[in-house]
Amino acid sequence: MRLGKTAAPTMDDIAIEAGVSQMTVSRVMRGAGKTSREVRERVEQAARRLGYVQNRLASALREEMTPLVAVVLPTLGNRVFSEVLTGLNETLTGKMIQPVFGVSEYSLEREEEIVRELLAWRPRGIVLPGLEHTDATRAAIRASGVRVAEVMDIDGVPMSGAFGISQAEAGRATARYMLERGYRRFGYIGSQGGRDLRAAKRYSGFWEVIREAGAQMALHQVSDAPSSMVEGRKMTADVLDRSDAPEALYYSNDDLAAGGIMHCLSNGIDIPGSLALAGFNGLAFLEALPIRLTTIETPRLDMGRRAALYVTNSRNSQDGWADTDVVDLGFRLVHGDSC
Amino acid sequence: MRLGKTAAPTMDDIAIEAGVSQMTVSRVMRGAGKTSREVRERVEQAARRLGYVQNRLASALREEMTPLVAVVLPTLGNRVFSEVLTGLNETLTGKMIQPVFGVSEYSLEREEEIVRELLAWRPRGIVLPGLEHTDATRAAIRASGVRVAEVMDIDGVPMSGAFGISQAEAGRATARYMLERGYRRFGYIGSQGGRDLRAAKRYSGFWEVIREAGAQMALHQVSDAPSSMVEGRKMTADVLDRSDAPEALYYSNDDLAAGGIMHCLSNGIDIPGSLALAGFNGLAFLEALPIRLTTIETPRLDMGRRAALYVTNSRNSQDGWADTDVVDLGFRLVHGDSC
DNA sequence: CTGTTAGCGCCTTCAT
DNA sequence: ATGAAGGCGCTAACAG
Repeated sequence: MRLGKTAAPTMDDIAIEAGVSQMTVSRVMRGAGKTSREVRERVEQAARRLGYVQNRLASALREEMTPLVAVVLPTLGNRVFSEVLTGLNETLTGKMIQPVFGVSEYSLEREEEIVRELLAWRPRGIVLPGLEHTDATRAAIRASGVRVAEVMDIDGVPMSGAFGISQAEAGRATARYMLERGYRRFGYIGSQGGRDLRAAKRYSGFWEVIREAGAQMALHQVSDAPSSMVEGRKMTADVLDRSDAPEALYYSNDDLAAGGIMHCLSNGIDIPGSLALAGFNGLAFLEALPIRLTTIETPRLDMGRRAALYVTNSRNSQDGWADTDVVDLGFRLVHGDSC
Repeated sequence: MRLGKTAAPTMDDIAIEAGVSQMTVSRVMRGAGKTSREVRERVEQAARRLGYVQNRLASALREEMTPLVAVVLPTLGNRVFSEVLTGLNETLTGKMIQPVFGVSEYSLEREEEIVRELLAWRPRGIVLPGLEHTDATRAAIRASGVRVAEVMDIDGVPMSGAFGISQAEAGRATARYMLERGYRRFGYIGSQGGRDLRAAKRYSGFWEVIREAGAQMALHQVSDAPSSMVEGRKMTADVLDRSDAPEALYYSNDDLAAGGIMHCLSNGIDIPGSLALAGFNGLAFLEALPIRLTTIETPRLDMGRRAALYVTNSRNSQDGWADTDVVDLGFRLVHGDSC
């Protein structure tokens, strides 16, 4: 027996207590190999009596495969990523795998640091937001040999597996829809100071279609703040104050757009008569609003689930990285009352 | 050199490459002990050349203190807990400590399992939501000797450190305020099927004051669904359909209450003339709504930060557990237009 | 300033 | 069905 009072009991302690070898304890605890019923019970009792808890640092160090998956998130302040994380956590938990995460705050440099730190835990896989990363990030991941999944976006070249939607196409679809409804004079409202690369792609797609239709992009306003309803309301108010205010606003996401709706409700501005709005994400709370926002619904839980399965499958991909899978999870344009 | 192509390089590999002992590599990598400038550079170059990444499983196993803190969250679907997690992550990241989390779905039994799994990682501390846990959960934590912090609530007996607010008092404060405004016929709307123990405490406090004032608690409706604006809107609609509809509704949180506001806005129900509402949390998005909800603002980021500092401080608490700290982080009643 | 020795707790491999 | 030996990669504690 050890001396330190708080030192957790080890398999050796149990072995002595149960009068068997440490190896037998290991076998019993994992349910591996053959063990006699009688020995098993003795060991289990001893373990319970001593309050034994496996040390996963030790087992993970010894085994080939670590029961860890690393996850990088741009922020925790946006439901979208909580939902991706929920999907990931759900399916990892089912496989007895622990997620470890880091928050990049939409910075690729920060992401690089985080990736390095997370790789030190020898995860079996890593999940990244988007397809854009620094060369060093890619190099570190390649060198480590862990499986990678990139979520949210499929417009670009993935390192290995990508599970998301075409952000540019989402922007195009929104533009086409708004053009069909007869709007000609558009504005764009975004946030995160352009650091949200997926939002930028949506805007590109949107603008491309608007331009080709010969319609007008009157305004492109991107604040530096994180996206939120409050920010969206404020920005909408500013934009509508201008003499050249557009007749339709495309927002980089639902939170901003919902803020816009709130501004209109508060100020008696007719939607979509005086102002048409469109968002992105298809967050659940939109259904509670007095005016339904036209938006694009994305499968966020699925992105998490698919990514978790992908990095977790033992399907060999060590050599060659030939198995590049791009999975378009698709989106759905939700036709609301806002345009 | 090793053979496996994907096997990550170890300190031994670098040692050979740099022509020094493995111990020297260890010293250089940690910046510990004395190393000559020249050797340091050789080692650092070799490390960079081979793409060395420290193996934290190994270092954590060897050292006394693990750079991990375990966190249990009731759900990721509620901003409140994302914010607590943000506060935690923020301050842990600064100390090079990695959070590992599990989601309990508001179940104490699930929490017990999660705690057991998380303790296997030998974290230096664990953060739990609320003060209610199974005996087994408490026993496992005590036996492990890790530091514990309980967040959100301070109404009860904490295991060691508690960082939160008095939930009952929050309920009382809301009741007092509504009584002052002249309301006499109340209703309560909650969710999570009563599994949210903090919400239950708020309701108790609320009801206590209402009863003592001789006012009426006409209705107590708790749905089984997770809390959301949509659910709040639906429940509010149901409640107002009844012949005995109350004049004022206390919601278990802002999401539900905001749903109530949306119902009223959509149906031309005067707030607070025909219906008064109060929520809880003080979420930022409330400021964007056309009608300001009266609510209680809570310091969620701080709860996370304080908890992180607490479980992370090396201040000895191994023996005796005498250092029970209860920190009331306080709340603020936000006087809106909804009552 | 650098190297050697030992061992963290567990699991793989090979005996028996 | 069980045990003994060895080592995963790293760092503490001593040499030198």
